[in-house]
Amino acid sequence: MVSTGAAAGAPRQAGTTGDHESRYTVASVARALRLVDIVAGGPIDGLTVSEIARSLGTSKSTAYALARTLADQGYLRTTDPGPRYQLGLALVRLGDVSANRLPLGQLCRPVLHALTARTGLTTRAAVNDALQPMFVERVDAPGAIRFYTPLGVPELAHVSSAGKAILAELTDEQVAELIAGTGLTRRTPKTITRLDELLADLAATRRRGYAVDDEEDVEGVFCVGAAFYDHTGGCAGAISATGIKRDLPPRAVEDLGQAVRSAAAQVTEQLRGIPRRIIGLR
Amino acid sequence: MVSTGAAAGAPRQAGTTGDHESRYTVASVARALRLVDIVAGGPIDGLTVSEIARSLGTSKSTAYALARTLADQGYLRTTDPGPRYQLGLALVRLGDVSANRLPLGQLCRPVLHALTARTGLTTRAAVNDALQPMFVERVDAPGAIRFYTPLGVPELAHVSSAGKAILAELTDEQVAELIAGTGLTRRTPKTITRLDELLADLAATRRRGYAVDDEEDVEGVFCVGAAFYDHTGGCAGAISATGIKRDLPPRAVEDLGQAVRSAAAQVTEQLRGIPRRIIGLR
DNA sequence: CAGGTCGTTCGGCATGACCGAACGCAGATT
DNA sequence: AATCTGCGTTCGGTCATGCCGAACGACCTG
Repeated sequence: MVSTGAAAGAPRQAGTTGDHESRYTVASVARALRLVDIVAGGPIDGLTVSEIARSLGTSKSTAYALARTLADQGYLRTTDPGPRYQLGLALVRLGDVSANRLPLGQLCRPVLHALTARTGLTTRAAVNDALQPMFVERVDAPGAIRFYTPLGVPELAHVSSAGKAILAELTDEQVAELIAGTGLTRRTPKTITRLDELLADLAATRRRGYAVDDEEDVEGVFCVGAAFYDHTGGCAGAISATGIKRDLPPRAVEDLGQAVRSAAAQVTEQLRGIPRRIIGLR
Repeated sequence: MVSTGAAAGAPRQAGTTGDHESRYTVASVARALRLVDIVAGGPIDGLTVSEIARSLGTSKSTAYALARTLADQGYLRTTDPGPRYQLGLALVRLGDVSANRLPLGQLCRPVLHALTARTGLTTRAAVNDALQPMFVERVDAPGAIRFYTPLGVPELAHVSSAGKAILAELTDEQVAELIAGTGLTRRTPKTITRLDELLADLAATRRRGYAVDDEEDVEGVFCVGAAFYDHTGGCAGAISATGIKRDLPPRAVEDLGQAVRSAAAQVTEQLRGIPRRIIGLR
């Protein structure tokens, strides 16, 4: 019996989440982690308790207690004047440890460094996570201008060079089946949104040995990627190099492709003998 | 190695933590975050539920529920065959976001890249966190061999070049007072453990304009650091370059010191006008 | 085939996580 | 000046819920 007579049948019902994730999990912990995500998605200078409470759908007091707990452990930090909650340094530490424990990250880093030194571009390594590229390592270009390329977030497969390099390992039928489930969302005017075009592009990728993203994800940004393989012969991930299209002479694309391809080949070579289960994600 | 089943029969009393941190925090969330720390400190291939329960001091069922909740949100991941819990990719993502939101990190990265390119050494930037250097950004040396230098963990001030560069900003009296509270713990035979020696070293640091750590933290490792300053004139942090001592010709120390010093000066220059509160840590 | 461990599931109880209300305080607005 | 709205924080009370212990099947070891 909901004794709160004045609540007027609030649809909220905080306690009884009723989500599909139900038993053998701890609701308050899940709420706290969602709070971290909300702060991570919020503005750079942090969120106030009231804003957090609104986003989280809880009372202010609950949001306050959760934020305090997270701040005590360093997951959040509070700003000096008005108490706004930002991401804390514990996350820097844990993310660094976590990235360094991925065998793929350790292994790719020297290769990426060399590729960046050779091409002057930002380079990244992605693992093949259920046919989606998930970037786990990055080496920034030396120049001053750089676009932010976050780690740990899955990319769309059909707009990134790493994703297309991975998709090129599948048969046309497998690609069609996959796309039937996910669709081909448009990101720029040049994004490939028709299946036959995608298949043609993947065929070209197989011929060349590297994939190209020509302003298909972000306008003005050019990207070249190549897959690497583990000891089973399966595609474990991909390496890509990204740059501003204007800075890239068209003639250099083939050279760049070969450079990325040989970098991926180096990773493949080192991957021989490492069992697959600690490479992949599950 | 921790397999000591007999946990000294501590009277557990799980619920009533009784810690000084008591009210207005959520105990189960604090437990969950401690669980993440335990996994982060554990072996690279993860921990089992039973091991977690022992380290956490809770029952297996509680540890199970907490671990499941964390795994559902990506903070942990489970391995294929035996369910062992490792750090998850959500931490890579959050750590990357967190590091990139530190204005100091963004600002230092190009400088560190240039310094690494010029010296061939691993370079790092630390913020001045209550007179302890806390490294928030790192650029690895291009070479294959590299020692792991974690981010987000506070360093001892008197053994690291960044720490000594920060301490050199204080008066002798302030240093003495600080050391009286923390002590001078020995890390190697060359660690400075007497106050008068430390003060002499700091005086030399002020003369030179850069600090030197000559195998005082780790044997065989050499380190040079210099402080940078924000618009208030206060010391906001330090930059350091680290390498294997054997690879470094003794004559080059002065050149290296000047390179690090000029890199720190670049950061200082860019820091003018940025308010202090978003630079410092609290 | 015992004996030990593992991960997972379940019942039940008391605790603690949550909410609503209230307070002091700023900064706008009247 | 006075009012008002929003903020962060504190507190009382209560019902959900997080926790534990026990139990079960599976796996490995002796």
